[in-house]
Amino acid sequence: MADPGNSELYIYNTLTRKKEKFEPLNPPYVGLYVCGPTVYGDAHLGHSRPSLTFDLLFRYLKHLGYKVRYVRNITDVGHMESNADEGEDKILKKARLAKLEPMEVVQYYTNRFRHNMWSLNVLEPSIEPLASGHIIEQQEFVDLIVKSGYGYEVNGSVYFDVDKYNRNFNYGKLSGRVIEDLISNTRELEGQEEKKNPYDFALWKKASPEHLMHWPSRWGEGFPGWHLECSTMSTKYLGEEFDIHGGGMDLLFPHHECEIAQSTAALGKESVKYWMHNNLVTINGQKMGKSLGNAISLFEFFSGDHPLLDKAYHPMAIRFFIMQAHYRSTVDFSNDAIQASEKGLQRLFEGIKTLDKLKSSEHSTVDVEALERKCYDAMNDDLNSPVLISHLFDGLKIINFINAGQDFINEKDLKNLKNLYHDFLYNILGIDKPEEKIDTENLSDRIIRKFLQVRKEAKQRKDFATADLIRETLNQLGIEIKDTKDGFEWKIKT
RNA sequence: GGUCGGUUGGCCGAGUGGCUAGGCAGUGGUCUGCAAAACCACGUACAGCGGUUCGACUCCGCUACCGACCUCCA
Repeated sequence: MADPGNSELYIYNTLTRKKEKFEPLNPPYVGLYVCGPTVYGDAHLGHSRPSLTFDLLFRYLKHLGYKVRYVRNITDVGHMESNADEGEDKILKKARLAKLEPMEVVQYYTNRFRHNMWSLNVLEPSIEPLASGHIIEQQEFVDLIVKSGYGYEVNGSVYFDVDKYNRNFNYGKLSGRVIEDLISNTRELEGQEEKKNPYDFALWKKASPEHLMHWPSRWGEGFPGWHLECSTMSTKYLGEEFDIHGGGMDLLFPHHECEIAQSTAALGKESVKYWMHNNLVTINGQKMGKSLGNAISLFEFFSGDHPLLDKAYHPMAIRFFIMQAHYRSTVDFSNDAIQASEKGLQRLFEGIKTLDKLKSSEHSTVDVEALERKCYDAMNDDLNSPVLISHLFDGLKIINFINAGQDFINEKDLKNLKNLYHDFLYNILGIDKPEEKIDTENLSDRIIRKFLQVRKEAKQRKDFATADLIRETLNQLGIEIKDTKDGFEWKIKT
């Protein structure tokens, strides 16, 4: 194996809009924070994209020898419902509808999310903190911001003073927005009159009397603001400065912009060195989203139980499909596209079976090292999984030529080639080895029945030789056959 | 409306200033009693119009179309 330590990984930093060489702040340690799910409903295919993208990154960093602490939060509190004009808490609304405790809803969907992740072979993060479990820390974070002069309290709510912040720092540096544009574009929402400016955002929000999810604070009963949990929990678990913060592109503004503002205001410095954003999953060219009504949940994909799906898809087909597109490109869902991936993956699996049976020779006529270099180059180029996969397909030709006796491979190269597929397909791309699971009980049953059906047909056309041959063969296998008036019976002889 | 991004062959999807991406489908072939599978081989492409260049799909400009964000979402 080439030494992966020699690899120079480049990743695209949204902050600079350039690919940058990845250099951790404190090698060999890497701190990675990713915005996780809001657990008020089942995850759909779009939600799987950040999980899969940063699972790929997590796996590759570990493969390169880094010691990674991967923190992915669970948002179980505090986000607002889209069309609820009152600004009702999303989780709360769902709870009302279903007459459940809010924490019951959250627990239910958290469990289901974890189940989905397990199906997709997504590695568990090192820490999976809940926003509701860090209320105290979030309040402390608000204190820091207020003390530094960038937060102000009004009627039991605390807001972030964007204008003031922007005078000393740059609000909009990540998303490329300018305050002037925001002024003209901010929609009128209830509660705006409390803020100094419409683009100020809540750090702590006063709970209305009917609000169920609220916590005591020095400002009164309330709940944390929309963006606070990530600033708080990333700081708590990864420190005031850490390496990588990831999430979906749609979180760029305002969520991540506000996170930067909060952390910078509270800590007096930039927290994140590299910002990474995955692109969206589209369906008919449009973003897959709950509110757009075009979402297909992962459970539906795995069961095939959705009008837009031709069939059920194995989680690995989904994973491979996502991996066949670069994380910064959109990937458009269609049955044809996933089925194409599914068949391609099948061919890859067949090739690996062939690889396992390959015999080594004295000398090699193939260049395994070059293939390996190409695979690392692809991954080092901002996690280019589609190009990596194309090299794995190219490698199939090598395998098949050796198998056909047209090329030869020595023992060392053969070992390396096996390692290569093992490392890149299984460990890095995270594709699960296919298990040869056949329902043997059912299968033998079906085979016996089919045999007897053939025998019955043979008897009907007076082909007694064939009929007897079948009976004799089955008898020898310990299966006793009894002809009946209109068919047959059989049992396994004891 | 503002900001940003995209437009690649039948479909999906990479990439590059001159050299085959890859997958699926298709076509031809090998194998096979037939078929299937497997394997081998092979097309078709870079939205339009200008410009820069010896040369552009790749750089620049304009136009058209699509999308994301600006408001909860990954």
